Amino acid sequence: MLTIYNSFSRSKEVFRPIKPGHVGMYVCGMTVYDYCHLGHARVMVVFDMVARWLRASGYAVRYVRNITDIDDKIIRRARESNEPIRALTDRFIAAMHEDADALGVHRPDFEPRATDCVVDMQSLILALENKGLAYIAANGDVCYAVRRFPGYGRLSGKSVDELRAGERVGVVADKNDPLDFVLWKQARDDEPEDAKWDSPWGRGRPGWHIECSAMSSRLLGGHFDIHGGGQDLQFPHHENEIAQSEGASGSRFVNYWMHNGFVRVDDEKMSKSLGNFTTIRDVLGKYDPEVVRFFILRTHYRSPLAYSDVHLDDARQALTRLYNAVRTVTVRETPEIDWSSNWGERFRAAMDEDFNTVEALAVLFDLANEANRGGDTALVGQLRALARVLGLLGRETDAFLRAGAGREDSGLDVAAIETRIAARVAARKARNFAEADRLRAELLAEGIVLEDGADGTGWRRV
RNA sequence: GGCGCGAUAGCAAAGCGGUUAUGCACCGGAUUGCAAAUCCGUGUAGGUCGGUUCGACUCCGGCUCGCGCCUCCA
Repeated sequence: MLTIYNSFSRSKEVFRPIKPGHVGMYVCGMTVYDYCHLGHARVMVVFDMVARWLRASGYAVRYVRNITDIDDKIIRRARESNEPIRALTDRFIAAMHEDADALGVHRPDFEPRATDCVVDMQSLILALENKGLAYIAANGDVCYAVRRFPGYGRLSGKSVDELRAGERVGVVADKNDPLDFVLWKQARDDEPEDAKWDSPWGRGRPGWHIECSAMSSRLLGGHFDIHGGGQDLQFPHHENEIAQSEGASGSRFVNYWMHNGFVRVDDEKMSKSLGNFTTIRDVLGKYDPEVVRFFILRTHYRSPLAYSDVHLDDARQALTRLYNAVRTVTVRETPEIDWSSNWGERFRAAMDEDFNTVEALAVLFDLANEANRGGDTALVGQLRALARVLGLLGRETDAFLRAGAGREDSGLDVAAIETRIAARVAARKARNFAEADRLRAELLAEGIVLEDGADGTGWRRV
């Protein structure tokens, strides 16, 4: 029985899908004007894990993660690099896919691009106009009249009056109320033509919030099970989505709202605006992508995740322990999971408790210890099988242990290593330990650790 | 100012009203030519002050500190 912490009710709830056996899930994806950073990595990995667990639990999942490919920053970037918007966004979408693939993130079933769904957004805005929830502001923008939607603020636990009281500078005089947000933005003369669409309200482009309401209902219907995203989207983005979707339909939009915690650097949120971000590709230059995935999954998805090299090093050591434990079973030999075993039951109980990957990993480490003791050889296979549910231990042990730090792998001459290992084996056989130790130290200086086992000498990277 | 979250051993991080979390690091021992890997053993953790209770890290309240949202942000 799966329990999910629902941000809307601020409590854990037993998961009951709208349609038995099926789950519709929508996650707010990236605005593609730059490379993804670790904050983006976390959303992708977390909801990939959620989709995987739902599928492992027997649900048919329809997973949608949108792409925002039109907004102010994109327009600015395209202008700076002097290229069409589509060229810029295509480039960063490809980069995002590269990063996601490296992290073992399965592609969502649908990745709608905002610019391909402008018609859906327009019809939603028309519906809001008909309900009297939208109005045309003094500057020609179409805005949402927040105060006309009674439930506004429920998701984020804010009241419109509190929001008003704490309001800061930058009030747009054209709006009827500072809280109102833009549904359709009037085109400006200095904006490029590929940022403009015809509409009943004149040439222009959609506001940010309307995208997700339109794309989610297009692909999942007006009422679906799970909506996810980073915690920073809870307000105002998700609040606005509810106002739009429920305002237009008059009925329930989403049953379970899930928000993942931030990645932090020195006790501060990692973000573009603070400039303290590290891109995924930067990290992958130093660390194996699976280490990064493990690092993310090792903290509960709602908790803050502190990023630093020390933490990544720690994660790498821990993952190495798991890989060492499973070296006797190849990927091909990985069996089906025995869910009725003690291990399977513990793992399932952990994951069913609001996707507690931390506890699930603790089960894996317990299992690794038991397997290492060698009593039951079948345990190794179970370890691989269970880890695979989290997208881990999917490679051969040597492939992991011998992999370079990241993509910018220094050219390692495996043949040369093996030659020197052979020389050392000969030296050991001749009981010339001084020479053997010298060769071992030499390799260690190059980052290669040797391990003498019963069946010969193996090697791995430090 | 409003709303919310958090404070766990050297570091990281979970569950739990009473019984070993887990990982990394450290220290003993086994194994090894020596190592590595692995196994065995070793930790009187729970910000602070009160309350509830037979019993609280776990529930309640105050305080202190940290973080987040209220502005684009995953």
